[in-house]
Amino acid sequence: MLFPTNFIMMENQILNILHRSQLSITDGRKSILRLFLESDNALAHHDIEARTQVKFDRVTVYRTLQIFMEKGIIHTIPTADNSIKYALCRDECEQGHHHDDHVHFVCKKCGSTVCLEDVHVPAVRLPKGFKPQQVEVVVSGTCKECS
Amino acid sequence: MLFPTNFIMMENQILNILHRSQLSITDGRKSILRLFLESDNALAHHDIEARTQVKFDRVTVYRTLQIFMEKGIIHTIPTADNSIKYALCRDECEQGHHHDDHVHFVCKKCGSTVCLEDVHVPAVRLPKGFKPQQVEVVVSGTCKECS
DNA sequence: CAAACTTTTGCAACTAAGTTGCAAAGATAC
DNA sequence: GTATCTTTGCAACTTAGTTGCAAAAGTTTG
Repeated sequence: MLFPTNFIMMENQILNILHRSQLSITDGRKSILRLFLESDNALAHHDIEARTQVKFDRVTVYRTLQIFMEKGIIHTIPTADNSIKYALCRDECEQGHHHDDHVHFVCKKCGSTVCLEDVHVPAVRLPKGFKPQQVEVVVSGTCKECS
Repeated sequence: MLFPTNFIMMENQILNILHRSQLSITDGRKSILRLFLESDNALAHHDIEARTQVKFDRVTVYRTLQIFMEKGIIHTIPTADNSIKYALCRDECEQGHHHDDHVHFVCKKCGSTVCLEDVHVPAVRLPKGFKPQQVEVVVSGTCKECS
């Protein structure tokens, strides 16, 4: 359980993030954002639906994730099994396009997905004619806890 | 249109692949495999359903893709928009686990996805405790034709 | 090449995922 | 506190993916 001071700090952080993204403050947005701030792992849509204290409609969760994406609050992590996960952007991402140049790790045992913020994506040399805009690196294996 | 000799060569190749994978020869498998051999790009499930001359049931396409995966005939390419694409394995992949250590490219203009067989995935240094088994690199941008 | 056997296919029915329009409820501004 | 604008939940829908089963293929054997 969080100490009162930590709790208040997180609530302030939530309001800050929503405010600077010019989003109105609603229970749904606060709850979902809190979930991301409390979790080390990336979250799938159904994680979010399942873990919020108050139940929100699926549509609300979809729309909230969508607008968080647009505002650069979260980013997606593609995984090999076709399940998209979402994670907080640590650095400020500009509206629309992100600078998540870090590597993602998916644990094959426990299924957790994390951002390795300190591991930057390596440079990739492409054949002539291909113009890269974004490089996604997803490493899968066993994580710290599972090995 | 293909010349007769090329056509015969491809039909032989199809039979070879199916035979060495110990799969029985059926119209569905031949058609889907032909589609992969004829195409430079990776194919999504609905591409396959749409492009086969004879229409096959969705279930048949799912099951064919699944068994081709198991036999190491094709591999999946994860993309950021949650749409899995499938592409032929060039080198022989052993049953179950693949050696597709090449980079994939997704064009944001035309949507085509290709294997860059000659671009190998770079080594990634992970923090202590993480044990990598597989590294997926997906580069998106504009492809040869679109730039 | 035909009977016996095995595998694959298509259908039906189902669950899960994702989208859209709209009226009601909630948030913000004045 | 009221007016205005935004967000939410509901209903209804489309698309994606799965499972069981009988019919139709493919394969094997004599």
